[in-house]
Amino acid sequence: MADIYDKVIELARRRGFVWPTSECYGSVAGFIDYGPLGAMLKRKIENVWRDFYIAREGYFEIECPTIGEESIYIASGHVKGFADKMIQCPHCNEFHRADHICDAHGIANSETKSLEELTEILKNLPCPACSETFDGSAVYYFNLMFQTTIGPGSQRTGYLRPETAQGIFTDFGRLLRFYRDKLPFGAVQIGKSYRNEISPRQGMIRLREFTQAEAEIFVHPEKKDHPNFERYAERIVPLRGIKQQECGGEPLEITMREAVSSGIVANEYVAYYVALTHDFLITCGADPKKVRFRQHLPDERAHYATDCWDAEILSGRFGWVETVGIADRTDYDLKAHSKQSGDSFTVFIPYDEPKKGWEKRIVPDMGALGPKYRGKAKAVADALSASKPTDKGAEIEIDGEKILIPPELYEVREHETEIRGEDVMPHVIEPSYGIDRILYSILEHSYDEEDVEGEIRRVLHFPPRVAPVQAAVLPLMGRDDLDTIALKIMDEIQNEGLIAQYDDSGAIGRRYRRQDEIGTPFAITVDYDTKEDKTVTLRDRDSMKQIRCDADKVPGILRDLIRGRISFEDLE
RNA sequence: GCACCGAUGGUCUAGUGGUAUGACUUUGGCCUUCCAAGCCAAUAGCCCGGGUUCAAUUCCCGAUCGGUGCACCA
Repeated sequence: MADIYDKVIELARRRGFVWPTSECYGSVAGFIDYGPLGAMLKRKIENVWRDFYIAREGYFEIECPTIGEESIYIASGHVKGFADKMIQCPHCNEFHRADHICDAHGIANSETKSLEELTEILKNLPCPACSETFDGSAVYYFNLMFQTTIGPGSQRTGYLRPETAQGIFTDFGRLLRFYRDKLPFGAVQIGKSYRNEISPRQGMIRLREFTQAEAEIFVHPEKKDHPNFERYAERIVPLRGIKQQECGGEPLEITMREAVSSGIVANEYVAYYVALTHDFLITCGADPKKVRFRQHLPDERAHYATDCWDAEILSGRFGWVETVGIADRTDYDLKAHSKQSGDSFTVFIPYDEPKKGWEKRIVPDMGALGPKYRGKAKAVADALSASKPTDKGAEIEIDGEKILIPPELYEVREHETEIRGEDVMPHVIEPSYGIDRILYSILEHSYDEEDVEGEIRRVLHFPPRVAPVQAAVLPLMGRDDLDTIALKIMDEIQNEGLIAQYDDSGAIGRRYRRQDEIGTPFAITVDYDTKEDKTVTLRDRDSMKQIRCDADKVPGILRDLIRGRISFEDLE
């Protein structure tokens, strides 16, 4: 039974959007190749993302290695936490998660137990699949990270990154200086990440190598109001908060302002990126009726995150697919890297007014203390500095011996102190996008079939901004100079920086269909009138309507159409 | 990873123990003045490895990939 997925993937393979990798050697599950149109579509989606995050938010893009040294992932928790403790039943060969079996038998803290302990505990427990006991089968780690070694001699362990985020965290100090030591600031990264999924399925939805676009926004822990919140304050986004999920209710359709003031969304930053993501997904061609946001339930949310929302896109095959995660990760990541590396990962925040005060300082008279206490003099002086002297002198304790130091052996000086500010570890707001899933969703939502006089017309209704080919140039006939005129127009369109395809093969209707199928939004047709009055027809993919316009103006009109400055209806 | 099912030109498919049907697409030619028209021709295929056999695309076993369920994951 061919569902929408089969149809979309068949078209995607046939027309060069996406196909299985290295097919001549039999492909590998979880890896795909983007073909000529797919790579272009992906690039354009990424560029829309750049428009949102770099151009408009002002967060610069960085690019870090995909292979990271082990310490990074020890700090991030991936070496330990991104692994599952697995056990295989010796009788039925079924694989199970060791901690799940413990939980089922009421054994507490199974997650913190060692492999040996778990092996021992599970020895006499029944396999959930076949009810035989595990008989001492060893529990082992299955880590979802791809491991490698760096350099000859296998001296350093490296991992292919499971997310791009860690590169931004580890560059925190450099980025902080780049942004001139002020909060808030953000950095973004678009790139490949890797997870050695046990069982990749669902085509492009679960890949072992996939593309992420992530932003890490560093904010003051007590200032989570987004400076441009007004931009999205009145935007209405379908939200399935914790309450709606528990009651099985419909998503709330409320403004972001209401969502924050009612406490459904934790703060303006999270709400702002929920709305921005909604805007982004629809700009790229997701169907607004098939996009919603779901709040993580307390038990699925990472313990450090205060709030987390997933953008879900409805797929005809896969149901609601998570495509974006927006989390307030607090200072978890920076704290972890600070601990692992010894660097501070803090920002110095000056107070509005320096805090002034007076401080008493005890200055020992070393000239007198030295001869008197000899070898102990240093210890006495240190203890004295930390003591609170009275009129009679200062009582200190050295090696359990209490000594009273008379006032003439030290001096009490008072001086003014000034604290100009404090070191603050920022909180991190993280919008994280799965580009491959978004790309698939856009293919699926864009796909349409219509019956035109008994023929099925397949169309990809891409927004012009993301369409891989932006215009087709078609001479009605391949003779009488129509082709030379068309080639000249083609040249002018390419000079405008647009991606165009020239096609003179077959009947005109067939050529329109070819372009419809790859989502080309506009087609320019050169006919015999072009020779008379230098006009061409401009055809709109979605309405199949045509207008005539001056051939000279075509590149400019196309540019404006693609940038969204004008719509095709404006030209009619 | 386990179980079940599947795999035939670029795509969809028929069929078979003696190398394969049809359609669409693509390419060239004819025709053609705006939405997959027609005619002629061409290109192109039995997933891979092993076994049984004189002979395997077909039967058997296994791998790979895909689908479904479990498990896993987000």
